[in-house]
Parts: sequence; C-alpha cells; structure tokens
Amino acid sequence: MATVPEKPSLDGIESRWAQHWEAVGTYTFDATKPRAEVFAIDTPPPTVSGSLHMGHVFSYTHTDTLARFWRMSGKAVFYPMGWDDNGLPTERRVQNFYGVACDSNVAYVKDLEPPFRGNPTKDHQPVPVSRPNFIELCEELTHQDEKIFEDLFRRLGLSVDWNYLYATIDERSRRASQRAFLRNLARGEAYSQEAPTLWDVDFKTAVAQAELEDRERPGAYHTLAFHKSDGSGDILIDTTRPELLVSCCALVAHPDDERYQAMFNSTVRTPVFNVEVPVLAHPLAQPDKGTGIAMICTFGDLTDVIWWRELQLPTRAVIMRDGRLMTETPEWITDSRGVDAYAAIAGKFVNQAQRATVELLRANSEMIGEPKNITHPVKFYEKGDRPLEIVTSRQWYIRNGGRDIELRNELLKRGEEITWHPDYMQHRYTNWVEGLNGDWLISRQRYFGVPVPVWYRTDAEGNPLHDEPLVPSEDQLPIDPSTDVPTGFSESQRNQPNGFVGDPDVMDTWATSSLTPQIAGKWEDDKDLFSRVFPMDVRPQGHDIIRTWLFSTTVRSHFEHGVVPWSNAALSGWILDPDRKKMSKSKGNVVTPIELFEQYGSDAVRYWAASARPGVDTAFSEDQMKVGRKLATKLLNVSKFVLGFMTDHANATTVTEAVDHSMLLRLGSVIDEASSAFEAFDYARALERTEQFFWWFCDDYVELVKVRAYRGANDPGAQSAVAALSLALSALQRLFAPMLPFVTEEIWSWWQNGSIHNAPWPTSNALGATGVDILGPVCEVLAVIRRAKTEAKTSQRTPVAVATVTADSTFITAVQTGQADLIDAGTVENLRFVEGDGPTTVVELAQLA
RNA sequence: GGGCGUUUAGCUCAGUUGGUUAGAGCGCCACGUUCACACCGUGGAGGUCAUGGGUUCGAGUCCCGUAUCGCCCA
Repeated sequence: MATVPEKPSLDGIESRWAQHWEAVGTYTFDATKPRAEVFAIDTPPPTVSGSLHMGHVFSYTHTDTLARFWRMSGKAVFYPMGWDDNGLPTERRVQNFYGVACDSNVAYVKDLEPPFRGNPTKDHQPVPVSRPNFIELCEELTHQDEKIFEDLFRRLGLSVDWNYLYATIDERSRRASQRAFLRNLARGEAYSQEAPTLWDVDFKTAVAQAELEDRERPGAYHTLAFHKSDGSGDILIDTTRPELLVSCCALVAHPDDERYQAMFNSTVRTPVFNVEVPVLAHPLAQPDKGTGIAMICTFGDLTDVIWWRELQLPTRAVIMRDGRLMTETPEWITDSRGVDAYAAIAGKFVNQAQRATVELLRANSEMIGEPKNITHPVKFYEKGDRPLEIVTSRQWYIRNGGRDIELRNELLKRGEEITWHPDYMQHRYTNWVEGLNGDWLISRQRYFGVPVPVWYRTDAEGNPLHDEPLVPSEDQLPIDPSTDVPTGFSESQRNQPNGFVGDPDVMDTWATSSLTPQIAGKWEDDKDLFSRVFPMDVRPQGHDIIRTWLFSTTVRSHFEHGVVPWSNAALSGWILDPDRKKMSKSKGNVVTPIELFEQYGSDAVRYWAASARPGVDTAFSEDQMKVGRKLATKLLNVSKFVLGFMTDHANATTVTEAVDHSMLLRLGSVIDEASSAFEAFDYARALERTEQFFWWFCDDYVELVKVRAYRGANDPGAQSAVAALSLALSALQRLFAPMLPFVTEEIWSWWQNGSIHNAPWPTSNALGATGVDILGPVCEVLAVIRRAKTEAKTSQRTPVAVATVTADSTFITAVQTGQADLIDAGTVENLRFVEGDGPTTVVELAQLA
C-alpha cells in the first residue's frame, strides 16, 4: 500500500505540490457552509509598491498556520488575498519607474509610450502625462508586481483561495468604498468642512493624524520685540518660526501669569510689518517656555489652530499649497514699511522666507541677540521629506470619536469586544482612541485612488455649492465624478455657471482598506456570501498599524453594521536583523525570500517564522531555518522507516504492549496541548510541543521498539509496535502540517489518499491509549546505558554484560514492564533490579573483542 | 513626560494557574559510520534566571522599586 521513494528528497516539492493544490482546489472555500462552520480571515492586502520582504513571509506564515489548523479542524476556511495597489506608494513607484509625473492639465494620449520602463536615467526630468494615462501606467505596473507577489505567496505555501482575490483599486473595491462613504454621508457620519489642515507641500495633499510622525529637527529660538501700542515699551517673545510673523494675529500668555496680566486686552504692534494685534490669555500658553508669551500665527502648529478657534481670531494665512508664501501683499498689512517688507518675502519658500524675515528684523533691530539653537520635534507626514505646514482647505472627514466623547466611548467598547493576541495589544488601541484630537480626514489631493463620489451644483459665478453635494445612486457605483455626470445634468454643464463640478479629490487608501472585510466578503454584491463570512473570525496584522488599519476598520463596521468586524485580532511582531535592529534595505542586510526558499526550502523558512511567539519581535535567523530544514528531512526519513514496516503489517491496528500505549499517552497529551494552543492562536506553542515530542519519539521510542518491529509478520509484539508507530506517524504528520505543508503533504501522499491539508486534525481519543506512562523510567535507564558507552569511548553496539537498576518498586515495575525493548535497544545481556534508594543504574560493559 | 513590552547558557529562545536538581536548538568538546537518517547518532561542558526589596513552607514565575534595550503616544 505505501509507496516510499528509494531516496526521499525535499528538492522540488514546493512547485510540485503548489501546482497540485491549485489543480485540485485543495483550499477552495465551501461557500455553502453556515457561518458557524466558517473560519473567516481578513487578510492584510500587502502594498504593491515594491517587493515582498521577510516581514511579509513572517506574518503571513503565522496566519497560514491558523488557516490550516482550522481547515483540518473541519471549518470551511475563508482565506482571501488582496493587493493594496491604491494610493500614494503606487503613484510614487510609477513616477520613478516610468519617468513621468501626473498633470491634470495635460490631454490624454492613446497608447502612450512612457519615456522609461524601469531605471530612468539620473538626470531625467519627469514627463507630464494626463491623469487617465497616469492611471493606466499605475494599473500596468501594479499588475506586474501583483503577479510576482502571487508567485511568492504560492511558493511560501499560503493556503489562500485565489478565487477571492481582490485589489483595493478594482471595481468591486471602488464600489464598496464609495457605497460605504455615501452611507456615512447620508447618516451624517461623513462631512466636508473648510478648515486648517496639516498639509504636505511636496505631495500637495492633506494628511491625517494617523499618518503623522514627530521627527527631531534642529531649530532656533529667535527673540522678537513687539511694541506696546501705548508706547510704554516692548514685549519680547521667543519663536522658532520668525517667518510666520507676517501671519501673527495675537500674543498669548497664561491667564495666571502675573508678568502679563496687566497687558491682557491691550494691543501691540508687530515688528517689521507694524500690524496691531491684541494680547490675550489662554491656558494652553506655557509660562515656562521662552519668555512665557507666544505669538499666535495662522498657522504654525496645532496649538495655533486651537487658539485661533477658541479666541476667534482672524485668519491671516500666507503659506500656499506649494509651500511658498503668497505673492500679493496681504490686505492686513497697511503700513508702507510693512508693505515693502512683505515684498522681500513674497513668493519665497518657507525656509527662504525665514532668512529674509530675520534680515528684516536685524535691520530694524527688532530681533534681540542671536538665535539660540535647539532640537525639537517637528511634525512630518510619515512618507514625507519636509515639515508639514497648515493650510486651510475644504476636506472630507469621517467621524471617529476625536470630537465626540459619546462616539469615542462606543469605539472604546468595540475594542473590548475583540480578543487580542497577545492581549496587551489592546492598550495600543485604547491609547490611540483616547488620544484622538479630531475626526478622520479621508480626502486626498491625489490621482490614483477611489474618487470621492460626489458632484456640486455651481452658482451663477461658477462656484461650487458645497453644502448640498449631488450623489449618485448605489446602482451607479463605482463612479468617477471627473468623467461621469450627475443625474439631471449633461456633460456640457460641467464646470459651467449654474452647472456642476465633480469633487476633484480621491479618498485616502485607508478609507478603502478600512473596508477589507466588506470587500473580501463581497458586501451587497453577494449577500449570501457576506452573511456566511461576516463578522470575520480574525484580523491578522502588524502592531504598527493598529491606529490606522485596525481602528479605521472598526469605525466603518461600527457605523455600517453595528458590530466589530472580527472577534479576534492577531498582531505579529517585527523582523529584526541579527543585531536586533529593524532590517532595512539601506543597510544592505536584506536577504530576499526567494533566495532563502531555494537555499533551505519553504518549509524551513516557515519553521523559522512559526517558531516566533505571537506578537514578539524576532531576529532574522538562518540558523533557525537550518533547524527547520533538518526537521523536514527527519520527517522524510522517519516516515520512510516506519512505512517500511507496513509491508509486513499492512493491517496492524491493535496496540497491545505497554511501551506502545505509553508512547501514545504522551502523544495524546501533545495533541491536546497543540490543539488548545492553536485555538488560542498560539501556533508557536503548538509547534514547540509537537517538535519536542517528535524528537523524543525518533530518538528514544523508535530506538526502543525497532528490534521488536523487525520481527516477522505474525509476531504480536511486532504488530503492536507497527500499529503504534503508524498511529503516531499519522498524527505527527498532521500536527506538523500547518507549519510544514510541503513535506507533510509529500510524506502523507506515500500512504494516504487525499491531501493532508483536508485530513481531520488528530485527536487524543482516536489513539485509544490506556495505562500509565512507563517510558520515563525506561528511557532514564537507556540514557545511563548510552552514557556508559560514550564515556567508555566505545560504540553504542557494544553489549552490556550487566546493568543493575537500584530504585523503588514503582520505578522497577515500570522498567520491568518495558525491559524486553530496553534489552534490545541497549544490547543488554543481563538486566538486574535491586529495590532501594535511587534510582541509579550501574552498567558493566562486556569485554571488547 | 505618559503608556506598553523585553532582560533566562557564547548565540536564538522555551519555561501555561508558584512546587524536586531551570530546559531546547545552534555553536563548542569527545566519541561512534547501528541495515530510516552524516542535512546523522550518543554523550559532555556551559546559567548568581538584569538588579534591590517584599509575600510564601517554597519565587525564573506573584507584588513594589531601580536599571537596560525597544516600541507607541505627547
């Protein structure tokens, strides 16, 4: 029955089995199963803007082990894959790959040939192309990248059902994203507003709170002299941004600060520009910072925004969306000297304007002393290179509790409805939600993304009327308002007075990827499927995007469905290089996954990943892959060995010997432990327990019983050994299957029908083990015998003339029960027992020939 | 500054509600080619469990403080 290769090998098993699985549909989701019998995974769609790295291999392996466990446990596993190809990273990659830049003013060119396809020359100036051409190039490149990603994931052995593949820019995703947005809008959960917004001047887009990061940057305090309007002297303020002096609309000090109390509600005149501004009080002013009194500018930072709003100050913004100061002189500068001064900074970039302003201050002697250098945190867009500015613009928001305590508490409660793995990750969620200070800004002034699906009526001057957006019906989705026309209008009315305009913005990537459960589950497009998979069982993801992806998905599900989107969140850790630093391309320490698959085999790489406990940052370790490789090889060899006995004992199913029962008892408890570990999402523990047992099984149990198993077909002891060996082999192969899918499928195919990955998960009950564990004492004596031979520097085959075991009666009874196998394994001529203190074993080796 | 986590053998890490003498793999040393396996087997050396207190009959494990490295937030 069993057909075992003469020389088993791991070479080439990945492509052979990957093709087979695809051909026979091993991982096909059974969409007829009721929700209770489904295990649904909200797979993270990797960003398609480069290549997959070891971090992907690491975390996707973790998820795959869970998928395989639940599949073997009888669940219909819904395991889709998605590509996140929508958004800024793709735009940037397309620009760099083809040597183009998107320009909405350029006309569409059919069959455009970009200047490059990869590696533009260094001095190449990007060629402007139209938005439709640019999007075509985005699609072309993402398709290429996605093919490479898919091949790599197949090579890794992910048990994804590729029939449920989606991309965040595809039609279904755009429809889901726009539908969800329109429903948010209809319920008042989404709104647009003209407001000061953090703005990246290079990308020329607004960014959200979740995309910010602080970076330490050098700066300098400049001490400026403001002049009291009553002529009674100067007030000195410290600022790191003297270029914003032109935007100053007030000075502010703490209400309790006695130094300034007398001046509150008086006015001062700004240096250089000579604009009159009030001196005001506000508790956010920090008395211990600088001179304790600050200038409020529109807008230098988020505190300025708060002061501006709460103190109801005028807006005096001069920084434009490209990071330059506006060219015409602001109307609030009326003094002729001020007008001249503005001419010196008009049209300049922020840093140039700073230098120019400092020169003006110096020329007027209105700067006191020299700037004092400091280092301070500056807000950056996480993908950006220059500090964020704050500009006023109309943007779309989705409510997230940042301005609404009731909603915030509801979302905090949602966090409690999720089971977190590891549990302390819930703190990250709670801290983030509690620290939100505004709603979620979702509009982006970019090109490659899901369009905001609204238009606006225009008034007689052609200005958009933002308060009553024109919306499409759901059956029209997805739409692009730049080419589609709202119902009741014609294309000729576009951008005309008393006509309409399309909203020019796209939604941020997170606004679409926050709907991955809905997209993967085909929400509203396939109601039957959606009802069987949603809410999902688990969201696996990195802990770094709890504040973005996990939170935003929870928000959308809360609004749309009134539930948490999944019952579990499984957070995976980082990959660190062997020096415990985060791996990075710039350091040149990155090894590509494919090279490792080729060198060690996919199972070995998976072994490394599966050895890491959930959520723990893990060092990249080729040593662990070598261990995995050895484990896979051992599985081949021991399977071959055990199956070799099956020819003589094809029907051996009855276990009679106590030694064999004892091994099965141990195996049973390992199965129980592995099962409960998996149920708690702890694949690493399941692997460790299985592996520990496996090596003991090979080194001790197999060694003990092999002589007995070699006896003829009619020997009852041999029958018992072979029955136990085959029970154990079957269970062990299945226990390893989630982590080592290729080698286990290979060895399973030698003697079983069907895929191991659809075989039932082993249970301890099925082993039928009875009695007590006698193998502890037996193996202990065996170890002493082996040590004696090693210390005598002689072969393990050397016979033992006499071995004397001194121990209590329980120990002796156990050893006696297994003594036949012990005598065989240790080549013992005389085994003697003495009841007494112990256990000790004295070994006398036979004379060497 | 606030929150969270890490610290156990040379290295990478287990150690589940407290319970004999703290484990594994790699590396190192010695021995052995036994008919599944040299991508092997057998054995050995190697640890003040970061640190100071506390609870307990008993602490790597629980509590408090400190240090360390790291992450998140301000």
